[in-house]
Amino acid sequence: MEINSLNSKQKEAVLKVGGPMLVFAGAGSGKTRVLTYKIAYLIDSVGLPPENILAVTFTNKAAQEMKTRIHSLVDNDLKGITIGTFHSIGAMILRKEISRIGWNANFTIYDQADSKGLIKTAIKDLDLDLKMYDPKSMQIKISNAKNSMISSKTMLSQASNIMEEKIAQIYSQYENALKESNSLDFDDLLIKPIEIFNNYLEVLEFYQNKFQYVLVDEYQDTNKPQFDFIYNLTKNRQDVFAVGDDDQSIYGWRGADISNILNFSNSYKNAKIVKLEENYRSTQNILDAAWSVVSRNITRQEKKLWTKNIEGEKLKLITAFNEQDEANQIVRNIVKVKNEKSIAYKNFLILYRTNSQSRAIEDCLMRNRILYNIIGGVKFYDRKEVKDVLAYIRVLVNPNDKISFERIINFPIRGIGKATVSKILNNLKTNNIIESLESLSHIKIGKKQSDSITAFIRIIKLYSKRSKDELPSELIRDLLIELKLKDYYLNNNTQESIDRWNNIEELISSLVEYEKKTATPTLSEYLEEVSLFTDMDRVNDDDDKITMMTIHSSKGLESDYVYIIGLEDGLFPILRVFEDEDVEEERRLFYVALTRAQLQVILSYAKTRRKFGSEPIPTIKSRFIKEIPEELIDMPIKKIAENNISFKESSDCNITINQIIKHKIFGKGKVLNVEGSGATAKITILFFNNIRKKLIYKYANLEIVG
DNA sequence: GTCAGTTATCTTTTT
DNA sequence: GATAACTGAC
Repeated sequence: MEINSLNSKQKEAVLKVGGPMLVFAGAGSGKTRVLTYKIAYLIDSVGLPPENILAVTFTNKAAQEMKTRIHSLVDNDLKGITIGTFHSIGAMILRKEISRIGWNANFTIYDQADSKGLIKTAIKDLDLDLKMYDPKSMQIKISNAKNSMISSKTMLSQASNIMEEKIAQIYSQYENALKESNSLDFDDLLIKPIEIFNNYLEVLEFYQNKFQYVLVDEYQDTNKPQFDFIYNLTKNRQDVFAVGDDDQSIYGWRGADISNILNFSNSYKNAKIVKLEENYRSTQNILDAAWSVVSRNITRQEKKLWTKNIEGEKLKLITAFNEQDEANQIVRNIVKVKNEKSIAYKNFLILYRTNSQSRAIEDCLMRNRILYNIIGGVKFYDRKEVKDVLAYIRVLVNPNDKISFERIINFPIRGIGKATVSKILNNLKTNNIIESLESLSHIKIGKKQSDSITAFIRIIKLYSKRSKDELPSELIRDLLIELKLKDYYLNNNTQESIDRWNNIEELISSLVEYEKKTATPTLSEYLEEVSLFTDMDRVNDDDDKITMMTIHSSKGLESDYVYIIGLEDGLFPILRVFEDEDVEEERRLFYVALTRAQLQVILSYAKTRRKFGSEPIPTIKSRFIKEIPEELIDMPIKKIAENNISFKESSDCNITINQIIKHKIFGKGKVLNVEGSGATAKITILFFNNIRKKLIYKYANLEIVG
């Protein structure tokens, strides 16, 4: 480890041992380097045993990278060090401790879709209307409550109207259902460890002693439970080292609390604060653009990145007619730059606000036979056929898992419909579904159904027993043969069903991969890995492919040429209608996108865009483009003066922002912006049907209603 | 009661 | 353009 290769600020962060420390690490300022050197220093020079170190990251990939990099720095053995995501560390602790609060160690981790399904059943069980209490918004409400560490009990006692009361009941019902299924959702992985810490002092002390030095990456994105988790572990020793950048806080919608980083010294008195402001990644032009954007935010810690790098090329702005044209122009530009500079495709990164934007680009790249890699979107483990097979594994591991049971009881089709399923699930003797269904005599169902269920239960019992001493991949292979899944897919003989079968085979390969790297592989551990695996972990620099992903996924990455597409008001920034528009977070997101680039940023927007398959809808150029000084942007076509229509200065525009108006055709909507004044004022309206229009006052004939 | 084909509804962002 | 919800045929 060559300490002197660090700059003075980085060195300061690495060498100060003991006591709370917060490092504001701007984009490209060598954050990972500081973290890895710090850990290496703690082990090699301070002599702290690796098993007493906890390092927390947000993605498995970041954790993996950190491990590899520390490994190359350290002389000592790293064995025993704990590096992982908040969720995986939570799960690890819970596998050991959760029996204290009434779950079994073999609990299933439900993903968002599973949890939504469970919430839906909860709503139905309470005889509530699914339209009034729509599962998706209920899920958000419940998750927000959990992230604020509000229990269903507290929520119920604080309810001030019927609606809130019902939501609390749904929350409570959902919690019961999770417990019955011996399952946890993502939020629980953070909350339950804290619950155990609070109620079992000896457990807390054990982990306080184990994790004597705690290091946290991306501290700006921690939410309340994550803060509590870290705080609980470190409150005695105060040996906490947090690294983050408030300008890159982009998970507010997930409960991330930016005040955790901004008020660090309130929680940890005498905290030492270091700012890393030298950027090693980007050109001066890119940094200037990024600065002019992010400095408009009010709630931020004062700091400014600087670099010794060259000024570099100006940013580029591409204006397109529609999303296909946007894709075409971007792909053409990539090919041009690639040829001019003789560089590889892997030096290009395309970023967008929403996953659905990838489609147009994907089509264009495919037509041009250019290799690409999409991160995110429909994830591999979210595919229906993959989830089906995983559901079998889940039921084998956890026979209480209701959601998974419902998924497979009639897959492949064995003549057991909805009606029968709800009959048997409502008559369970215990929470162990498989055991309960060994005898069906007390349930009134047809002979055909009853025989079919018995055969199904026999299979599950047999494989569950075999799983105790057989290699997981071989067991699952046998199971698939038993279920005749291959025939099920391949007899269909459509490309789609062949693809589906291939995905299942890929799943088996991933199971084999897992077995290869594990001493004592179990289905249960494999499931946990799969549940907490993200698409980000698939990023691979070895292939020469163009990479595309959402800006959220791109945090921590860098690329020579970065394309930020779909810069249209309403898409980026995305604007919520009835809540306060959190443009600051959107702006930080734009900042994250800009600072991924090493050599050049290319921005683009389309003048019209389709929503799903609809008619093209006219768009408005993103306000963010105007936040970058014109002299930093190289515009290929000079702006063409718009034709001025002659008009009479008749009526005066009396419309103001935030008013609710009514339009003959579009109906009611909220005024987002008013440009100019008098009869020609341009009024931007977001109609309640989510259509956004910019109308000229004198033609629009608007009625003010609120 | 089951199932295939048809129709409504939806898109931020992710562990 | 994809998935869940709904409907009519067995």
